[in-house]
Amino acid sequence: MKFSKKQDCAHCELKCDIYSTLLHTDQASEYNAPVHAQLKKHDVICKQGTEVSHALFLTKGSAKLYIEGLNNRNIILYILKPPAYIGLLSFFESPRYSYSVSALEASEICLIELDLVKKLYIENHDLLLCLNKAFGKSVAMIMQKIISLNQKQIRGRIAENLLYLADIHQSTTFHVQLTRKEIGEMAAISEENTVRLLTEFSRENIIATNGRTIEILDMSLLKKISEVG
Amino acid sequence: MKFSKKQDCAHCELKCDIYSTLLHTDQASEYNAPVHAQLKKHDVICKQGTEVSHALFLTKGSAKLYIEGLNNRNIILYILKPPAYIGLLSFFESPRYSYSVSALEASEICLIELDLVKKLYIENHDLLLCLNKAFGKSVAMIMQKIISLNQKQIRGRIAENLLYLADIHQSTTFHVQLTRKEIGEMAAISEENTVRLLTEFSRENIIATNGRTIEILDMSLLKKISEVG
DNA sequence: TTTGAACATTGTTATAGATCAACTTTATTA
DNA sequence: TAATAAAGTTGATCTATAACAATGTTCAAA
Repeated sequence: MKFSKKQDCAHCELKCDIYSTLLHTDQASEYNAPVHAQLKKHDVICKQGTEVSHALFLTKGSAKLYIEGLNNRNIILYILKPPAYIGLLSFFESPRYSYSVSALEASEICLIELDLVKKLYIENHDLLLCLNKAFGKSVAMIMQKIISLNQKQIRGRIAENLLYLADIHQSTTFHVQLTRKEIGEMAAISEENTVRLLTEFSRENIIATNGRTIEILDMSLLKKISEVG
Repeated sequence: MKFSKKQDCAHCELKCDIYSTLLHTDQASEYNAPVHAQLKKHDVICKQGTEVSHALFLTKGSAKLYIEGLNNRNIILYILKPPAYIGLLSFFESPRYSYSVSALEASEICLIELDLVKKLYIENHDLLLCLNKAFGKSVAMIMQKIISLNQKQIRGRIAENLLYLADIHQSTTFHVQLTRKEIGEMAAISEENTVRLLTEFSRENIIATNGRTIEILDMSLLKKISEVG
């Protein structure tokens, strides 16, 4: 993780909620431009069990949010694409991260001192609601995930996650930064079975794969498989 | 769910954060005593998928928080004991509950209009931090649960949940309001295997059961079983 | 341009745990 | 208090999926 000097947010195209909030307060004067960091693939952005000190905001690239389980087995909860709050679920008064996040490709984040964010959201109604809205969404998604991991079988789980990937890429054809093992970790499936299922789906003309490029050929069938379990 | 007329919080022994906050604001004058409700066993307090309209606070009895999955199979995430915020994870701007809560015995809750709570926490630093602290704890717990459900096997999962039950009852001997099926739902195990494991643990003198009363005889062994998976 | 490491693939085997079935015990309620 | 429902228990069977094993492919980097 390479830190660059502080950059003025005025040049950032993302205009995150925190910056917008700053503009509308009288805090703007004492405003301190946040630190940016350049990340390489596989760089760990935040590590399960470590202290939460900054609000992290993903501005470029992509990252995976995962929990580190037993025997080095991870479960990927979701993929982050900018703009995204990285530490959202541990934002408020969780002293330590209960999950890890690492970069899937060359990425950029900006780090905002937690104290500043706290100050802001205590004073600002709208920022608080923005953060909490995002928060609520994450929780709903996690609940869904628990059900899926426990009550669907691997075929349904893989289908569900392929749909998810298509959704975040906004296209039925997409290139993933994920290895087969990581695709498996999204659905808590072994690497071997992940491969088997992908070839199975290919043979059934539901998808077509070419390395890490995946094309969904039969969306409605995939949805059906995902729903059935 | 039997609603009683509004009760003045001054008589409540719990003195929840919301009430304490009210006392310290100038809102106290326009304060509207919250509605109380008496619940029978099995009454549903909030239902997955329905709209969030009130902050719910458990003042008496106990309840289970669970997600309703596929084929009528539930997963119990945790047991609530007073004082507890019931709708916490859907407090902030989630329009709908992403889980359900129902009473395990005769219980009481009080219902506080969501608008009032929002007003309060926007104006009050401390209340916000209290709620968010509780929130953060829940999230950490859920992460733990995901790992446990996926990566431990049933013996470890049952052990973990017996420890959890002992913990919330603050005693190694405790009487649960849960059926064997529900104990299974805490660990995502079939009812049959739950029974089998409980008798197995009894035979091994790790626990002793008498109906719904459970005594933990060998705490450290149970912990070991829980940790190994 | 070879060499090794990471990634991907396919077949085989072993097993944890669900499901089915039958039966007993304990609560409800008419 | 009989009758019916709900909860608890035990054994036998079946299967989904992890784990193991072996081999193929890709791609840095020396």
